[in-house]
Amino acid sequence: MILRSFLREKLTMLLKEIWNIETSIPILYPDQPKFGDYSTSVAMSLAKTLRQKPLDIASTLAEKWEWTDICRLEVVAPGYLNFFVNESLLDTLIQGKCLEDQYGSSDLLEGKKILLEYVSANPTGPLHIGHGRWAALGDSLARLLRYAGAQVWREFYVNDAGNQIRLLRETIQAVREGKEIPENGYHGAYITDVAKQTEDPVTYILNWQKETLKNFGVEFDRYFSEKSLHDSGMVQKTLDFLKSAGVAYESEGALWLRTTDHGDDKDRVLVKSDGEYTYFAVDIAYHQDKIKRGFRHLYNILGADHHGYVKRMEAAVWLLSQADGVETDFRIIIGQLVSLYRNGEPVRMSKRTGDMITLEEVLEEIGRDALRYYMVMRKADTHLEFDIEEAKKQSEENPVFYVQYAHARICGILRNLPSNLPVPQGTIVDSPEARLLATRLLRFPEIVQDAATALEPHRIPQYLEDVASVFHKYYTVHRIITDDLQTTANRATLVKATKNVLALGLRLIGVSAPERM
RNA sequence: GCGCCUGUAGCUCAGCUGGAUAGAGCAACAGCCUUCUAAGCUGUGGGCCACAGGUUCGACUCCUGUCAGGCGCACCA
Repeated sequence: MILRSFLREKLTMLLKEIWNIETSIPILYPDQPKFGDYSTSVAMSLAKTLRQKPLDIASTLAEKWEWTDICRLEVVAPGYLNFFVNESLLDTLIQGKCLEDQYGSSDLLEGKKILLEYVSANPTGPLHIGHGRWAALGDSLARLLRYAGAQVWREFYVNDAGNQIRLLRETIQAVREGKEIPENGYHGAYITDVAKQTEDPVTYILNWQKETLKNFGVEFDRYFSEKSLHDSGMVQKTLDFLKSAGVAYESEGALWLRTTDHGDDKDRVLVKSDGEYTYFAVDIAYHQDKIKRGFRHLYNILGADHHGYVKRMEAAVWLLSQADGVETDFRIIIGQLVSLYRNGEPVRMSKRTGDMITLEEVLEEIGRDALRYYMVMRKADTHLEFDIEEAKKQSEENPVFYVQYAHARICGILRNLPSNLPVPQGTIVDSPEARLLATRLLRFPEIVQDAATALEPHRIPQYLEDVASVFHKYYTVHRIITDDLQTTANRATLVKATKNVLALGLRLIGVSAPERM
């Protein structure tokens, strides 16, 4: 049972029944225990439309509230409804739902087939820290969406065709022959290494990227080759389709797409006057392919350095959908850039300088858990300031260890548990601190749903820190293992539920939950 | 010049799609281990939520404008 949904459902019902109105009902987590475990301000927002005092509306709702076996309800001026979860229900949930392997999962997004595209770096150089962020975000998001019931297919679009690739090959060729690197060629230190390989440079670099991502715990269901779109004729097919749909037109020797029909500043070129396809055209073919494969929910994580591309792509997918007669849900998540520092000194991230720090290096230096945590702990659309030395220096007091420590601490307790414990019986939530912890644990499914629907993975670490904090406080005040076996068994259950939530939450962001630290 | 993102404690950032006295972690200071992991806990100080208007019973949250920073504005990818 997801309590918040239950409350919302019943309130919706009552509003319909009493006043015959429908409205969205905000359910909040009050910041003070005396205001309940959940609360709503719906009575205040309805005051105007119902022409009644908020307090009267709240009172009427309270009178009709018949689910006191779930929560009791208080009316507080100027019109809040505060819900207190019933103690025995808390006990039941803690030793039931909260201990389940799949606790927090739901069927909220049941039936949705989502294609999630992320990273999609050019195979012309090693991945940098920014890619690390999109990778961690994408992977976590995939886990979240799946946990919320969606079918998620993860793709990395490999730009293995076009100018950049040609330039890379020319660069490598030149280095191998001891010639000068061509203008606009690649100059990174890694070029020398790549040139030494007998393998094709593109294949080599792509495998290198795959290896890094694998070490980072980031997986894909498919690496989709851009070149394959050319080879199969998909690009041409898509262009013909757009032409026949009347949304592409020729002008000045080029083929254009009417992206201005859907919010873009100017129409965009699909085929250049020299006959070559633009990157845009091929990308449209890729998205047409996604649609043809039956996906209606297309989510892309894009680096902020490419956000200028968003409008035209949205227009393109819209035009495709119109022409295809299908409805698509196309969303672009902009991942802001990561500013990398070392001891306060900015570190260059450019692919061309050769003086960069790669994702691989950062990963080796600070470790997978810490890096993944740092990359998803902030909202995707805020710039991330990341100091390598600080992440290491703080490694004893930084958030990822704080959360992991709570988990390890619980494991320690569980190892010390007497073997002859009875089954939990009677009151489990036996103190204000226990109550605080228990009600936090009940939020887990709600947080997962919020994070999934808002496409905001950062809510998970945020929540986990909250849980860890509440647990640590509980731990310092109460002993779990006591002389009384029944009490021990009961408290151990609460602690196990906490461990379960921490472990599940950490898994959602791809961070390990260690048994010992 | 135009567009997108950001502006909250000294620093890094949350703030639950408009609600109750604005939060956390670092950093500073003062305390707490003969008892399950002190990588923890408790307390103190620190804020005109960039600024100015507006909408609202109610704004950090929504709208407009200004300022500051980041990133983009190709028949590149």
